[in-house]
Amino acid sequence: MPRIGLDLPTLIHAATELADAQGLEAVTLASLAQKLQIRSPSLYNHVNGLPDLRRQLALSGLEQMTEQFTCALEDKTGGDSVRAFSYAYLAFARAHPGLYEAVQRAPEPDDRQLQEAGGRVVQMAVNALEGYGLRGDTALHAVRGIRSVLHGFVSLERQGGFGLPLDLDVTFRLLLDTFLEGVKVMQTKAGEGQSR
Amino acid sequence: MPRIGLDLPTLIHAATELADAQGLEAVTLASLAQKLQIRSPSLYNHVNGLPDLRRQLALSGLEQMTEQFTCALEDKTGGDSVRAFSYAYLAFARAHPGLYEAVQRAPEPDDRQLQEAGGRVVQMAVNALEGYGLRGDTALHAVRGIRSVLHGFVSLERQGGFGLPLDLDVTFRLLLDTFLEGVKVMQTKAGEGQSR
DNA sequence: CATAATAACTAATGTGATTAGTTTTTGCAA
DNA sequence: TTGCAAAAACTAATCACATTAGTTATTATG
Repeated sequence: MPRIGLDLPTLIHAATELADAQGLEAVTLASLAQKLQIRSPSLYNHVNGLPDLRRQLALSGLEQMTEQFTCALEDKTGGDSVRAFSYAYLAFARAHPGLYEAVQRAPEPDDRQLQEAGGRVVQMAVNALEGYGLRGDTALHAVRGIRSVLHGFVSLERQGGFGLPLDLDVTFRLLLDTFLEGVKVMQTKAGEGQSR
Repeated sequence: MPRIGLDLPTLIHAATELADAQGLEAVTLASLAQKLQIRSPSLYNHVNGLPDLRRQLALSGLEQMTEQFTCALEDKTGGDSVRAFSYAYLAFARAHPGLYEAVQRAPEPDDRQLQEAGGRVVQMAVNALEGYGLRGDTALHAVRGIRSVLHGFVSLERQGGFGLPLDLDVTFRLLLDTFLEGVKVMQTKAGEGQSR
């Protein structure tokens, strides 16, 4: 009965590879165990079942996002920040489709740790938008906006939702520019009656 | 051995209710059979296994979208069209979260019928954007843009991605206005060197 | 009224998650 | 060094779900 010396990071790493290569669906205790050359019940020594494995994947994904984005935002100011953030977001989703998927499917509103990890990423988006001089609720709406834009694009791209043979990088750049132009205009208009 | 008289539409209807109420994950042959008061193998008389059931759900979802959007676009012209389309999109996703999910997870690039049904919906978005006088590739990028915006918002809203107690309808309106303002500006700028 | 198609069924198999209980290694303290 | 406790792996067993094969009864149609 040889002992592998498996630990949680190794396990998550293997699961990440599976997810990124074959989609989150393909990450089962059975497939992961096979990849790690152990029997699936042995995984319970490291992880509390499949839901917990997915949760760990989501956490790991959020941490990696934070790290990547922090790196990408170094030395960026003003309008550069949003673009740097956005391209880093796109790059992450492309490099880690499975991990990105894991992050999306972890809504558990009562999971403190997960909420905080997600909050850190959102906060980076908030900061990145600061150069636009938005205030109060407008700023919050804008963050929701950029999140929608980024997630929407990334998500449609990943699932092959864009059929046409038209350069996706161009679409992304235009989309981002369009949204940011709109933000500028809207900001100018601000102060009128936009409640309810 | 009583015969229920089940048919495909009834079956899809029941599956839709399950999906909308408990999420697409909850639609299993077992749960559907239970809801319909039959044994799960009996479902194979109407549907070719779980993948086929999901496919039928996606098709049904796309048809309903087409119908709803057609209805919403009646009598709309110019700039009104995009907004009408967008609000109809939002309304559908809110009313049928499970069906919306089913539509998203049906990428099969070799499924002609599914591609066509999806194409019809995309075509409606193309038409809705026509009032903006976009030409050629720019128009295609714009359609990808509005799709990203709509899907991104709807998707984040559905999974509770927006934590704050800030009115989601307002966010949606602002997001849409912002993007469309951006489109106007970008359209004005068009004609310069934006290839690659 | 007879029969063919159909819609339901039961039985059985396979895969994956999970639990219980066992064995062996390993780390640490006497 | 020896011995023990915790941990990491295991086997065996159960449960849920999907799927297939083969059976039976109903319905529709000639």
